[in-house]
Amino acid sequence: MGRSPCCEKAHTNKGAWTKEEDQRLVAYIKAHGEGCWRSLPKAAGLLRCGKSCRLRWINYLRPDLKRGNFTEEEDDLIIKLHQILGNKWSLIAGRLPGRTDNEIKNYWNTHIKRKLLARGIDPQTHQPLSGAAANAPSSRLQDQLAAARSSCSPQTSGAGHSSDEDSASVPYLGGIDLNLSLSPPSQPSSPVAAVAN
DNA sequence: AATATGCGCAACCGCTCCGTG
DNA sequence: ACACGGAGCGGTTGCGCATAT
Repeated sequence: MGRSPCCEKAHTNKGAWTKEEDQRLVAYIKAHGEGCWRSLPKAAGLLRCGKSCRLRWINYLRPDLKRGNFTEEEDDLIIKLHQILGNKWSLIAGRLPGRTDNEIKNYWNTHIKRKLLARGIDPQTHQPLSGAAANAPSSRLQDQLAAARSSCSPQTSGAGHSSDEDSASVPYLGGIDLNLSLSPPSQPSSPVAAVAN
């Protein structure tokens, strides 16, 4: 269906951002704040699509980004949250201060997936892989997930929209207080503390 | 030392959601 | 109530770097 493109593709840069572009974007947002992304590139003097600017800022330039290796706690938290939320990376990111949805998504696909498979756990369903279950070490996490499964509504896959963002039905998983109400990333609600086992 | 292969990160694309007129 | 436009999200791709052969 004919939807107007978000930008004039012919007049926009693509690919890796240059230092100068970064500086322009940061300077503009510092001066004016995150406003209308569609008009931002023009106002900031950037030959970029608004979407691209938003992504660059959120995933790379934001001052509150943590960057660097994920800790074991973050690992576990991501796995637990994924068990509840499915591929709702933005929601998961909301519980991990300083982390972005893109970063978590990449980390999941490159590290955690493999880690779970090595444990004999299906990364999508979080169920033991058939036949490999015996090989899976009896981790504490596994027990927690099993317990959670029996107490939470079984809405995996994240396809079930709306309900998983419904903070009225706050899921509770093995000591994780999953208040899923969205909070700006800059105001973390100390999720790691919530894990406190 | 050169080449092939694998891995990880950054960025893009298309779709959906949500607010507004 | 409906249509439109902007913002946000998730999936996928491309590129550069590291490691293996």
